[in-house]
Amino acid sequence: MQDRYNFSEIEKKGQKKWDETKAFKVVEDPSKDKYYVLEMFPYPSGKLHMGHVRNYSIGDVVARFKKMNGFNVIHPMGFDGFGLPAENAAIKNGTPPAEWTWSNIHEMEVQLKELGLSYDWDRECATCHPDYYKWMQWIFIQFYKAGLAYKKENPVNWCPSCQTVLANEQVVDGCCERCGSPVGKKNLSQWYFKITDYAEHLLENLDNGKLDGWPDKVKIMQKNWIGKSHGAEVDFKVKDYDETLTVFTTRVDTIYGTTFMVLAPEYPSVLDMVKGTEYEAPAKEYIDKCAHMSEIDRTSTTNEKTGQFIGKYAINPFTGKEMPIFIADYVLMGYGTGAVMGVPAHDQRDFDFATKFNLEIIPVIDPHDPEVDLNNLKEACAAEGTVINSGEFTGMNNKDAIQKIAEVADERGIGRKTINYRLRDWLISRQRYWGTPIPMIYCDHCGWVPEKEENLPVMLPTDVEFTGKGESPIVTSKTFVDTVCPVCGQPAKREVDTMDTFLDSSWYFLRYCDARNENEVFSKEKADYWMNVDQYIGGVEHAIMHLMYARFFQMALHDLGFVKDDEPFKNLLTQGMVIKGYKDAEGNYVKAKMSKSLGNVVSPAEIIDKYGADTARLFILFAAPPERELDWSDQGVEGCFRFLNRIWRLVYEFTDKYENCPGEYEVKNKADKDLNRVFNDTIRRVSNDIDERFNFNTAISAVMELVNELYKYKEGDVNEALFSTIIRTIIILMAPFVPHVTEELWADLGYEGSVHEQRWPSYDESALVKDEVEIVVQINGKNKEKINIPGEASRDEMLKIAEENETIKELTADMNVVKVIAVPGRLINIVVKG
RNA sequence: GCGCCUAUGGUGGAAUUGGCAGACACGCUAGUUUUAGGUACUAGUGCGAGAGCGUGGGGGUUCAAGUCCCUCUGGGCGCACCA
Repeated sequence: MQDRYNFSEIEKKGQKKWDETKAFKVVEDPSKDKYYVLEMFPYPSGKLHMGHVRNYSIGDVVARFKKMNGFNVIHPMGFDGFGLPAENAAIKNGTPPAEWTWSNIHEMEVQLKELGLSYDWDRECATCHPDYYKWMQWIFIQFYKAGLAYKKENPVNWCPSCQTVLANEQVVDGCCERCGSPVGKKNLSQWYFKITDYAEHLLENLDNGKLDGWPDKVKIMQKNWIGKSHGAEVDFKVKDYDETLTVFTTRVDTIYGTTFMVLAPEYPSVLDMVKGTEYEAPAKEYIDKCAHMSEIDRTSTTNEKTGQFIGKYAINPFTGKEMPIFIADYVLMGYGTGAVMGVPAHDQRDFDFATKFNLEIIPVIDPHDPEVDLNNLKEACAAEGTVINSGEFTGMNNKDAIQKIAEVADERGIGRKTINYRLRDWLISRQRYWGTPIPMIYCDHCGWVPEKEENLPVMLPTDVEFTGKGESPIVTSKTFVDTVCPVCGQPAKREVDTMDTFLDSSWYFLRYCDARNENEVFSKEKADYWMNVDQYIGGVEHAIMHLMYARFFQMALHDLGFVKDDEPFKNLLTQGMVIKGYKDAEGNYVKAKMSKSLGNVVSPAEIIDKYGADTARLFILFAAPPERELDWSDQGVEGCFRFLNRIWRLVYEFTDKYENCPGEYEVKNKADKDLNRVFNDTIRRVSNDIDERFNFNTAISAVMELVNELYKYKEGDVNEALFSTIIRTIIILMAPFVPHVTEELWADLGYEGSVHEQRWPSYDESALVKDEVEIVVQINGKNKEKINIPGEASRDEMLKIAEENETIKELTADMNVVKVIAVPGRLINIVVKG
């Protein structure tokens, strides 16, 4: 054994061994319980960052720990290979996206291996590989056949910089989620997935216990995103015009207070209604203005309302009252019906609009609040109360009125109760090259038809030009577009759009179950064995998009009979960000996300170089619990490196001085007994901390404490069998965290095989009992004295010892003892008076 | 604006069920050893001279509160003209 901890040599050796022996290859084994550990696969940018290291280190601990506990562990890794950066690289340097991506993937494979992660590399998938996207296309076709995919012309979010459309979820603060450019609107015919069909199912599973292993935060975010709201629709006839306008409202109790109606500028019949009237020109102008506004302008929070009267009046079906109809951009075509009844007295937006256009304000709910003057409202009053000015409903509680008015509307055929969702269908077409081609063909005779399944994959063409301008590069291909109709055999044209890359990542966990299957997307038998994912780990930034899309895929595939469960991920861990403090211009210490512009980036490669992968992993797991932010500290890293050296020296000294005799040992004296207790307690703590709490930081600190104890112990008489057993166990306990150094020490101690194939140790409950425990005696809750009592003393025995204590006697001498509380093994609290 | 999370020494954090606040680590101080130096080892380290005081501020429940309840403040995240 070397006297120095030579991490770089050891790590290379370990990785070589695991690679050659395929140490982490798994196959289905029905005799064993399976465990599926999954970390979100990376986009192959070419370089791992600390966030990856954290994500994958957490997963690796879980995978190795579960394996040592006898589970058949599947722990796969792959790459989310499609996406815009590859195309940008092509535009910039002329490197074909495939070449750029594959070279990055190979680089990252090396980096992942350098971290010593226990992946079954035989299951590796890259979404940009034809063997993968073939099945992506196959799934698309199944969805299409099931009516879950459709094409529709719609105004869509358009990113002028990426030259492509964006899903609703990909617009952040009115800007492109990827590049940050302001998003505009464009009318395009695009493919959609009917995720709204699953709105209720997606919502229901958030609450029915299936996702108990998910953080509440993520569930709440998804719930808000789906945005279910109960309300009613009411039909308004247009005066002197053959049209019925249906509004959606959650406050049908305020219908008697309606004084105007507002339609979204894109509302289909607006142009017909103004045709040939004096309102045609101004209405068109207003619509045009809205169409050219970017998302950011349109949703800007300067609440100045705009709108345009269209010269028509709607008739309130309850009151018969005629109300002017406006178009205004604060009404959204995509939510509800695109038509809103204006109730200025009880809705702030309507109030602002009415104030601006000088419209009538009729209060219809009395909140019984002395501070609200209903006849002179300064702002809308959204409070609950009694219904007034509302005909037959006057006097009702407004909550009851919501129900009653909807029922009456239904009876009279002028309305109905409905449910609305904020969630919209998923726009999946992208006008880009580097993605999965949508396997659809347009035939003049047959319309849109899917490519024949036996012709999959529809390969991405390589004869394309990357100019960064105009349409998708695919249209420059001379070989791609023209084809024949799979139905009638006539000349036809292929869809040139590719799929949103979020589709690729919505089912990769299923493909891992049977990654090399050439005949099926995956075998149902294998997927049924491995699924669902027992532990999924990744960044919280995927809380909505990726995690909801993946759930939708699983549900759809479940309904189509391909998978057994309707949820893919049983437990979810969202790890915190890795941040690093830096000095700002004024010299203040500021915490911030690692970023190039701030110059506070620490690269995994430099840490691995200097201290090794084991130290990097240990620090990242020790510095904070996984869900929290992790503040990078170079000194902290050094501390972890020191700890590994401390273990190394312990073993080195031991092999030099003592005999290696693990197994049965005899507890000979008090020092042995104390050490044995700490030892067994460490096994208990580490096991609990990993398994039940994922608190790796405290698991590691428990081992640190044991190591500190050993350092003290070895200064006295050493019980070689006990010492030997403890050293052996420490190596095993640390193996999931620092796989290389433990593997080396395992061999240095003369043990056979791999430390990673050892059974996780169990502890001896009886060894945990203390002969003597120190308890606190409090008087009126204040600590006054510490006394030692036998470990198994009963309540009464404990009280007796306390009563005999001189200090306590003195302190309670002239006092009237009201009550005594005794918690065995912890404390005594004497409550006194006077 | 609405919703959620969070606040503990000089720093990262610990305290699993309400029961000794500050485990473990970093940093710092002193010492020992070796050395050219780093390293390693030992001791100390919440504040306060002290009685005491201490988990963002204020209030409450309890024998007992970092932990439960109310309220305010700071920080973070999500959604945001969703009718």
